[in-house]
Amino acid sequence: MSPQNLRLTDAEFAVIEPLWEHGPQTIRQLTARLYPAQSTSDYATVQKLLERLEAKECVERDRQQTPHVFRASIEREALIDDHLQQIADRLCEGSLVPVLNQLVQRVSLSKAERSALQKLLEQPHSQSGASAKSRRKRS
Amino acid sequence: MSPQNLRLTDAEFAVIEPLWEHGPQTIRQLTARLYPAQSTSDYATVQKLLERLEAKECVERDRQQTPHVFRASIEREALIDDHLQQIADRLCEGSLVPVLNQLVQRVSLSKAERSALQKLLEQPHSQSGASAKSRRKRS
DNA sequence: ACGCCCTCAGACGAAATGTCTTATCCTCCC
DNA sequence: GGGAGGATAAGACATTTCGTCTGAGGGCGT
Repeated sequence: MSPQNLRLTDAEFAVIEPLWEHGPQTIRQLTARLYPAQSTSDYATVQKLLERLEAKECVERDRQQTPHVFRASIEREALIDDHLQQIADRLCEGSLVPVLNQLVQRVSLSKAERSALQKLLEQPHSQSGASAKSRRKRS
Repeated sequence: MSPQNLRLTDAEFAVIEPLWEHGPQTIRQLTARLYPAQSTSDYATVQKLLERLEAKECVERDRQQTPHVFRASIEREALIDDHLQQIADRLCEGSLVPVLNQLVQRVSLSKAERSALQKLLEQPHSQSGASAKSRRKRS
């Protein structure tokens, strides 16, 4: 169900970010945030980027209201998941386990963060078998 | 020191992968692996991709020998790091901590993997202060 | 009626991407 | 010596992506 192989451009990220941060908005509101000058072509740029995000099913628009109101149709966390899986697919034969190991070695955690993480690990929300891979199923 | 914001294309990944997997190789060896047909243009394609990887400083060539021998000049792990940081930069204000939390929740670990990970967490290879972010310094 | 804001369609140049061609060179071997 | 085979180097090529921008048309309030 979750998306697959999404590739957003930098400009697209810049547009979806305020949708996550501040909720559904119109093109004009987004333009005001992103391009303080708010020229006509700035407005059109945001419009085009939203159109492309819509095509990628990352954004939905409510066409009932006018001006249309846009909301992110993918959660920030789902996009993180998708990107993590992309790393796994390209660099670790699809397995997230090496990605996790790499990340744990690399990040430096505060004591609080570390113990929170350990707690998470103790809760066996899923205890997979002996499989070392935990590959993802993609539709 | 480690790279920054590397973006390899799918074809480039396909070329660097056997360099990681099987060590330094010539264009012909790589072409044989990737394009069994090994047409002249296939050879040239691999050549061009290596040239671009060299420009991105992901691959080095030994020009002493002929044919030139290519080796990956970036470790697989470093590339994972780089991509993880890119996720953090775009989706988590640069912090790897949310990325880690997301990954831990998402991946399913075997008992062995889980305990190995817990051991890693206990080793305080770095005990950062109270900082909740652990941002990366980029040159 | 006019202006303003909106939507929609599409043009535009620059860059990226994967493929392929050509020219030139080196070296081995008959 | 001269040709064949394989290597490097340079760049052409079509297609797609990316960010930006223009213009046509519709609806609505004053």
